[in-house]
Amino acid sequence: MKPATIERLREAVDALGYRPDFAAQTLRTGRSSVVTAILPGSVTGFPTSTLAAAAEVAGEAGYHMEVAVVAGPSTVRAQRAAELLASGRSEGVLFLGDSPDGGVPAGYGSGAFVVFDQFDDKLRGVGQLADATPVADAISGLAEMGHRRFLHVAGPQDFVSARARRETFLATIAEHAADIEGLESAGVIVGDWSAQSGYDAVAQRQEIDFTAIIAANDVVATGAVRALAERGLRVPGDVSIVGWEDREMGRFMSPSLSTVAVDRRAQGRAAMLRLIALLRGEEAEQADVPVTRLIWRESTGRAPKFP
Amino acid sequence: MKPATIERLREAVDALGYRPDFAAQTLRTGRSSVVTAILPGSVTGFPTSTLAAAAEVAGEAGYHMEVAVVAGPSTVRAQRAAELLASGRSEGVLFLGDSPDGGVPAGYGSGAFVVFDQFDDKLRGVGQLADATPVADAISGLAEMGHRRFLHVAGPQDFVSARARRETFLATIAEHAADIEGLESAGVIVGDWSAQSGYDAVAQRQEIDFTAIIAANDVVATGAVRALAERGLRVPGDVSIVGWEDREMGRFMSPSLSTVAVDRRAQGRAAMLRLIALLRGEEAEQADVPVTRLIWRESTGRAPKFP
DNA sequence: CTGTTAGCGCATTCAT
DNA sequence: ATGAATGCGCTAACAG
Repeated sequence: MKPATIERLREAVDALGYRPDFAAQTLRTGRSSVVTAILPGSVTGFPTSTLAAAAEVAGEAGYHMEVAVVAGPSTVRAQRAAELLASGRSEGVLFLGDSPDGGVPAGYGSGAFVVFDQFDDKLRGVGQLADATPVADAISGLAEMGHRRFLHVAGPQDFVSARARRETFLATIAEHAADIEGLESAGVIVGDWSAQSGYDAVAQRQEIDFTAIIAANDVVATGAVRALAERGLRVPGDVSIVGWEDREMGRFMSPSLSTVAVDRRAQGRAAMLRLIALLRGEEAEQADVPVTRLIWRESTGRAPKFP
Repeated sequence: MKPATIERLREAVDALGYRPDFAAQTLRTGRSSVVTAILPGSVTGFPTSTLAAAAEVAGEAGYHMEVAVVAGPSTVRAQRAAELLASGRSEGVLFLGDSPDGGVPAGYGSGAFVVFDQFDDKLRGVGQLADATPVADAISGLAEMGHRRFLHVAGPQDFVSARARRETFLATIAEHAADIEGLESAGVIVGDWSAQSGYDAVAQRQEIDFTAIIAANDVVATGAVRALAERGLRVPGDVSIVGWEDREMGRFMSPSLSTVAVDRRAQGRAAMLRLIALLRGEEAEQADVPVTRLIWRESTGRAPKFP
């Protein structure tokens, strides 16, 4: 265009206060520039920072992120996602909160979707979001401190992340058992992420026949610590415990919780980047910054009766 | 319409798989059916359940809730809100995360907005969302247990809720001072909602010249408890402490935290109901269910040296 | 009560 | 390099 024309245009824009109309654009192009984050009706613990990071990435890519709260089982959420995509309201869906095992049924029209903490094709990305390797590190570290019998209080097994941690727990125990005399699992108790589940796991146990607990998260760990105290056991004097999440309160509790810090923002960013890459038919760039980090604090120490 | 026509129509809908097109609807009517929740760039503690409840209410009212993360000072967020409303992208804006004191500048076109935890006209709704009366109840209860000198570790004073609690703290102390010999404030320390701020408030104090702490929230309270322990003081033996929020970890900590439970979902619901009422030009229904509730647990007890 | 019609503001194609 | 013309799918207003 001629510079003169471009200037004339700019003037007109200024004079009339012109702004492109999203609705007309959408109608004409057939692309809504909307992506939808679907949250289960029962959300409680899902971190806002993850959601916010996803929204931020969406915004930077020119998309608007809508939040839809859908109650009921995961099949209903899948249904809703299919509707959103088929109706053209939304170009892509991000499933948050939990990751149903069965995956997502077909029939998604032209849209794309990503299940948070679970990447479907070729399982790429699992290494980022559902990474459970810190569990292995925790067990190794505790073994060095003399611990031999480990209890795992797991999260609900329909969460990919909870499943990954449980599997890593069992695999790591099995691996070390070959090398280290007497190292074994004292069992896996499946809880529901709640402090109560950690409390119950310890309180209802006949005998405390372990010296270390790998808890599903810091909240569960807190429940377990309390139950141990009520049985007259000290942390870490008698039992060591490792949580997950690095909650602020865990840093200041007594004892402060050893835990796995998780970069929530990085998780949200990665998930949305993946969705947007899918929408554009590009390859998602794999961030190589680890999103988890094991932190040793006061709740872990030498196993009792260790020379 | 004739039942015959209605049937003929239904058949056609089924046959063609007709679904109304949102974009066309928006273009034609000029109403986007979108409301936007604006989150500051630095969100950390804002509860997802509040956001989810707001989204749920929006959905039920036929609106789509979008999330926009806007970094920078509150003026920038206000600017962005103005753009969203002026461009017609969004019909209403809900400011979340913090509530800048200065309020929101004019120039909002035809849109409506609601600042979370702060209702502007006639100050209705403040009673619901920024209600600080539990602080008064806590002080009264502690006074009955013999406490006379109270410290308040407050939240940042650009949060309406933090300001309301501070003011209620001072007012309640003044009120009781008239009746009860020796009852007084040991001071207000303004923090930033962090555990560190609670820790510092106690750790940096020359002398522990109080027997009760009203903390901005449970996280702050946790920091304060830790600092007290490090000074060799027991909770509640030497100092009683009350938090705010009823975090799950606080229920299982030792000592478990006395606190003010807040119905996060109710807060999100109320805020969005208000926004939607504004959009429709109706009066918002005032829910009369209280959103806060004082809970006494182990972190509070009789003042030391009380007969 | 039903059938017809005219734009909403844009992107795209075809003429200049 | 610019201008003019055609729908996208709907709603509202009107005609039958």
